[in-house]
Amino acid sequence: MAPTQQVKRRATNQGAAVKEALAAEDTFRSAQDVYATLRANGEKIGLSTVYRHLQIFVADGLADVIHKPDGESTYRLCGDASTTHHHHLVCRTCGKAVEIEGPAVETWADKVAAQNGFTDVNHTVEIFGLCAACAA
Amino acid sequence: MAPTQQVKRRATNQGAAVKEALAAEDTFRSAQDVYATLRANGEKIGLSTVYRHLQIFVADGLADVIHKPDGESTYRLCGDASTTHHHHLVCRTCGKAVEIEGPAVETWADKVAAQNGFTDVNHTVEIFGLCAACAA
DNA sequence: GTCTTATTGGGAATCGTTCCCATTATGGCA
DNA sequence: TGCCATAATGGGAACGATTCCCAATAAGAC
Repeated sequence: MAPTQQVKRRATNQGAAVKEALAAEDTFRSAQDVYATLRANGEKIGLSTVYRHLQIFVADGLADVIHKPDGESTYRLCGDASTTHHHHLVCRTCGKAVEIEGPAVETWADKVAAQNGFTDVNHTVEIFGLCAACAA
Repeated sequence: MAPTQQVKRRATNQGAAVKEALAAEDTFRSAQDVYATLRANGEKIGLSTVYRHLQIFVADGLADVIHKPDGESTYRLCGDASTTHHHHLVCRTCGKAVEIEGPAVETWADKVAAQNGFTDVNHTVEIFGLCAACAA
C-alpha cells in the first residue's frame, strides 16, 4: 500500500481536541465516547465533527479502527503513518490495547490468499480478552 | 469452551427456511439479504424471525458470523458444532468464503495474550480479498 | 483587514438490529 | 386424535450508531 498522500488540511481547534482526547488514553474509544468526553470538558464540538476527524485520522494512518463484535467502531492513535503494520490485543471490558506483531501471521495470510487465487488482500487480526486489571 | 448445550427447540417452517437459504450458498450473507431472498421465494417470514434464527445458529455453533468492515453482520453455515475452529478467506465483493485453518495463529494468539496477562481470550482472524472470479 | 473556501455543527435521515406483544402453531399428553 | 401450555412468529415501533445536508463560521493566503 502506497504511503497515504495527505491532502492539505486546515488546522482547527476541534481537530486538535479530538486528537488530544485520543492521545490521552491508550485504549480504543468509540466516537460517541470521545464526543461525550470532549463535551464534558466543556469543549465546543459537534458529533459530526468528531466522526469526521476520526475518519480523517484513519485515512491518514494516524489511527487504527477496531470494529467491536457488537458493531461499534473504536479508534486509537497508533504512532504515525510510518509505523509498522501491527495488530492489537484488546481488553473486552476496558478497551485497553496492547500493540502486537506477528510476522508469521502476515506471511501466512498472504500465502493462504494466494493459494486460493485471492488478490488485493488485507486481513483483520484482533485478539480480545480480559486484561489483568479487569479480570480482578 | 464447553460444547454448547443446546436447549430444546421447536421445529418450525421458518427455521428450516432460514437454514436452507444459508445452506444454498457458500457465501456469508447478511440477515437482510437472507430475508429478501426468502420473501422473493414467496416464503412467509418476518425479518425478526430471520434475525432470531441466525442468532440461534450462531449460538448453537451451526453458523459463523463475520462483521464486515462496514458494520454489517454476515452469516454462513459451517458444518456442525463439532467442526474444528477455523477462520475464513472472504471475497470482499461476492462474499464467497473459503474455510482456512492456521494452527500457528491459534497458538500465537494464546501465547501473546498470556504474556500480557490477558485471560478469557478469543480472537478474530479474517482475510479479505478479491476472489479470482471477482477480480476479472 | 479582506476574501475565498474548508470546516463546523445541529438536526434530519438512514440503516442495521432489537424489542414488544398480540396472534399463531408445535409437540406432549390424555 | 383432540386439547392445552407455551414456544415461535411477525409487524411495527424503538434504538443506537453513523451519515447527510446546508447555512453559519473561521482559517489562512494575499
